[in-house]
Amino acid sequence: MTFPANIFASTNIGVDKTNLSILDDLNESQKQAVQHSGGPLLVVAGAGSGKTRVLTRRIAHLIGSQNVSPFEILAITFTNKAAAEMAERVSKLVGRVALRMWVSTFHSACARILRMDGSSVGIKSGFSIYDVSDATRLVDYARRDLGVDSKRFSPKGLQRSISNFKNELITPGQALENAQMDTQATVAKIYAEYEQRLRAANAVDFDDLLGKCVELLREDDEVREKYQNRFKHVLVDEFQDTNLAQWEFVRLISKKHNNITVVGDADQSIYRFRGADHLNMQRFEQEYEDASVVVLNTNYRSTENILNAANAVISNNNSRHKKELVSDKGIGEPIVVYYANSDRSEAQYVANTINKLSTTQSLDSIAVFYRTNAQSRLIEEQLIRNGISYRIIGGTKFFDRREIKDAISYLRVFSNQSDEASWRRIINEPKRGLGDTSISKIATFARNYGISFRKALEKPNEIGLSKKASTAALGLCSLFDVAANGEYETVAKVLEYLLEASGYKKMLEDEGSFESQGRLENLLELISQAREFDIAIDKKIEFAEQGDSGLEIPTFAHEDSTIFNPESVFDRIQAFLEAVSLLAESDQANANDESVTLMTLHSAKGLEYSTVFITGLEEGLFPHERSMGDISELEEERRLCYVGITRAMDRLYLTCALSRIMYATPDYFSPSRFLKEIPAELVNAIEDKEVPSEFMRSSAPGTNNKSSRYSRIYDDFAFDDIDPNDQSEQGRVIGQGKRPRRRDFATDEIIRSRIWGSDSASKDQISDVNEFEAQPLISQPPEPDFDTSEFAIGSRISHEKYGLGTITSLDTHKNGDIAISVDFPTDRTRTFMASLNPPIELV
DNA sequence: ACACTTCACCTTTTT
DNA sequence: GGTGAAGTGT
Repeated sequence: MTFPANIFASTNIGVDKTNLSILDDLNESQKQAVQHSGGPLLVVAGAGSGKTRVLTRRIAHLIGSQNVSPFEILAITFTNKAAAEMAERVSKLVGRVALRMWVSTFHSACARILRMDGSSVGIKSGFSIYDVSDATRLVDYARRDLGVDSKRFSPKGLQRSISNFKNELITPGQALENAQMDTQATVAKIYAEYEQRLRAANAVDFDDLLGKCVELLREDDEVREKYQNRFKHVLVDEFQDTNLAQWEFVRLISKKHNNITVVGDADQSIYRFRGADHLNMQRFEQEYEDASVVVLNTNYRSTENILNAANAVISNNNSRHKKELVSDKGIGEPIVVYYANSDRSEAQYVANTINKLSTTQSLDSIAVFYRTNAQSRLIEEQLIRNGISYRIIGGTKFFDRREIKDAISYLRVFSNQSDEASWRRIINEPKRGLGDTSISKIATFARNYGISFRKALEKPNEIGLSKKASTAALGLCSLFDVAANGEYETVAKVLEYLLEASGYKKMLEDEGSFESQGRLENLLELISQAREFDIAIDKKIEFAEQGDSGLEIPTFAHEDSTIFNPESVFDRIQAFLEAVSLLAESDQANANDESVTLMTLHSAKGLEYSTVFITGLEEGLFPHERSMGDISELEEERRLCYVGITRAMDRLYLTCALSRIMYATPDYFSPSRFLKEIPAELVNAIEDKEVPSEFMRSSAPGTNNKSSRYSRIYDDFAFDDIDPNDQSEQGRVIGQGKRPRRRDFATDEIIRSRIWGSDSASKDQISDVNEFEAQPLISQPPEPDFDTSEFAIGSRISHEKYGLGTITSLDTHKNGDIAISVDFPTDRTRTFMASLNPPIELV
């Protein structure tokens, strides 16, 4: 079991002000950006072009040369880790005062503002912050109580829709007004109900942090004035990943002084699913006509080979301003592309290669990336087998574990008595005889009388609970009363008491299973993290009295300590909960021992490693199946690939596997189009030596009856000529799934030849860099036989999944592919590529 | 109310 | 392959 590196072990940052001059080691463009005197500034910063350096130096420059107070600067970064790093780097230039500045993520900054000033938009200071799973649960309660069918409106789908509304700053009322169909109206009603419940629970979700903050800045003149006056300079990193709410927040808060610097790279925009819109880069120029623009296009990170590969891949995106990075390093080694037979042999190759590399370079300088978290498991296994230590970023998150969520809920209930969702989580955990019936009664009572869940819990007799339930309810109340009696002064002490006195710990101990043992260990880990947090706060107090602080405590800067009383255990717990909620995946990236880093491509943004492995480069996985039908989503996948490649400084390995186990069922893939987009002369291609492994054939039949794109690719390639009625041994259909699983009886050789090309080139030929193109291992996906000749703008069509729609545009791309955009009244406008044979028919 | 089962769905990606 | 919802039996 891997625990996250301790997130609260406050890095005792070396804050010696070095003799570094602010303008040392900068090129002309960088200097220009750093010295920009004021007004709007857009820095278009390619990968590895010294973006962070520019931002850091600019802040230092403002403080050192422009007489700007550190407290008049608001700097927004993408993760808490990036924020801490930036504060540290600034502190090296201007001293410790930098550590008390507002350098934070959007979400942290907004949470802070809402804590202090949220009351006028209905947010009370003690609010709980719900993560996506909390929010989804609450949305589902709202759906259920409105009597809406969960089959047609899935909790996740609803949560996503609501989240999208919030990202676009659309209120429930507006959503209802805009609704054109019943389904949309239903979603809007659930949205309204969900909002009401959030407010009743004094809780906000992630999107609210921004949305409510924008509402506050828009509507409360006094508050707006306060922040606009205060922040004379606003700087935003990763601007290409801002959504409308974030953009609006930035615009509002910087409006008075208009000294706004944004830094970004449209080619690295990878958060569209979260509402990010890289066009915000262009909009910035339109909105601020007097904006200065600085372009940083010298890459100081990667070798020419790596950079050329990245440039080649990204140039396939059509909706893009052409720009090319120039490398400052030599040519470097060729990129290695490894074609594995299976996901297992892919993982073996990665582990073996790391083993070899580790004799000449530190494991810290090596990273392995993948598209989805689920891919990490096999790689982990092989690394363990090879005795290579690793750390994993994200994945099954520590704070997502059930026991941790329960413990957090105990704390939430302690600090926010109205938090119904958290009450529900812990009220019968451990079992107290307060089952579903009792819970419903309590919740209904609370709602009817407009009182908090806790207040209702105190009145079991009025509610009419059974005797056993009544006793349990009163017992629970007194548990929290005792916890709050002043005897327990720190987060750790309260937490320990609650877990002990509630019987939660005992419940796990009594269970005595291997699993419950693990859960107990996790709880101990949480308590120790709480302890670290307490220590950090206490140290902070000490330093603060000396007028200085070397420690970074999440959220509560000394400057604004009026809202945070370290003597109050309530405030401490609230701070702890907030730090935990807003923790980013990539915030855990530090570990002490030397090890390889594993993470998703998304988490990799902003980082760099000497050696990078990108695994799972297969059609359907990367680009992901879910993005393959929509051109703009496909382009986002390509940007993700670009981000991955440009993380590598010296060596880049790309791997793809012929077969891969998905949902415990083997499936077959063809190599990713991204591999083909890399010029052959940059590549050294290697093919798996091993005989295809047995397990691919012998694996137990599952019930994967999903008609996936992979299956289709697979079917098209391998089995057009296999008769499903063939009763011979070769053709016998095995497996009892609803759909015969034809893949089970085919030999790997058939599959291999059909998917990868019929006369698979010999290993030697493939390894020859120059012959790679001449001997393509990879056969193209099905030739586009999709006929668009009768399509015209305005044609009415019918789509298998989205129903009737109207063609709004037809674009022929430079590769000959045709993009068909269709407006669906029941859905958004979608774009389909003819080469992908979309299920569209003229009507 | 709870313990035990079977079943569907799942995986993009994250503040 | 793992999880949470829903169903079944005490």
